[in-house]
Amino acid sequence: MHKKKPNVDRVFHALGDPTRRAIVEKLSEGPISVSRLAEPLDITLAAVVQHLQVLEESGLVQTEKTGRVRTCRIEPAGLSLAEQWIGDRRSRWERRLDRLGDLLAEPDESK
Amino acid sequence: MHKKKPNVDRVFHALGDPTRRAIVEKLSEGPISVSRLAEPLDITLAAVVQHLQVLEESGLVQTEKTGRVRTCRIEPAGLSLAEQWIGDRRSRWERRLDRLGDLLAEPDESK
DNA sequence: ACAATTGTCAAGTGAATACTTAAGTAACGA
DNA sequence: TCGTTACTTAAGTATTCACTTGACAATTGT
Repeated sequence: MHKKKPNVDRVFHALGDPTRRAIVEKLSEGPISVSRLAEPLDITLAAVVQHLQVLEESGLVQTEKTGRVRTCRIEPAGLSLAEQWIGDRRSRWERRLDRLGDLLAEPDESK
Repeated sequence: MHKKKPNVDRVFHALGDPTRRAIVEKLSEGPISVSRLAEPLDITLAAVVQHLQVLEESGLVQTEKTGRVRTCRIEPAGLSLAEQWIGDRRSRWERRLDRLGDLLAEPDESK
């Protein structure tokens, strides 16, 4: 089992590939097996498995094998991590803009 | 000038590289020139310029040349796009979990 | 027992990627 | 005007990456 702690570097690297994003997209609808994941994907099963390894290493996806079928599900903490990284940078930028705006609007606040 | 419309594919590809994320990180503190961006980065100026091209193509960064210095700034719409993509998938997953929870909590809602 | 399903593993290939070096251009500053 | 600064561009290189093929293992249905 061994749940991987999500890591910013790996998460963004994983999301950088369009096929892996398609996998995440599909998984957001619910858990699904490897072969059903592969069906719409125009690549071999082996390639899909490789993508899943990357996704699991990154902590974006968790999988569990029961019998001969491996079921894959999203690990939302991985997505949150990336979302937060982006949000942090964006809001830092926007707060900066606000401060600039304030300075321009009221150049003298000495009272 | 020609502001590039941000595009999900390019944005995620751009954010997939750690050096480019470091650049975005730095830019979130405010606009800065190419050479000052490069200073802490342990790679050549030429490499930084190449990363900036990718970032600009993706719509994450905007640059403007005045005299001999090119000033770079974040384009927050690019970050928002990625943030939204992630948020959409995460919330779809979470809504699904909620529905499942409801079903388990109240198996008979026929009234 | 046997065949089909579902996935795993290893090796190889071609393309993309990040990086360097080197040579050049344009603007600024004394 | 002449040197320095701040990029820019092109070409080459080494590595990483996505993908395929093919051989294999385990599980399940008949």
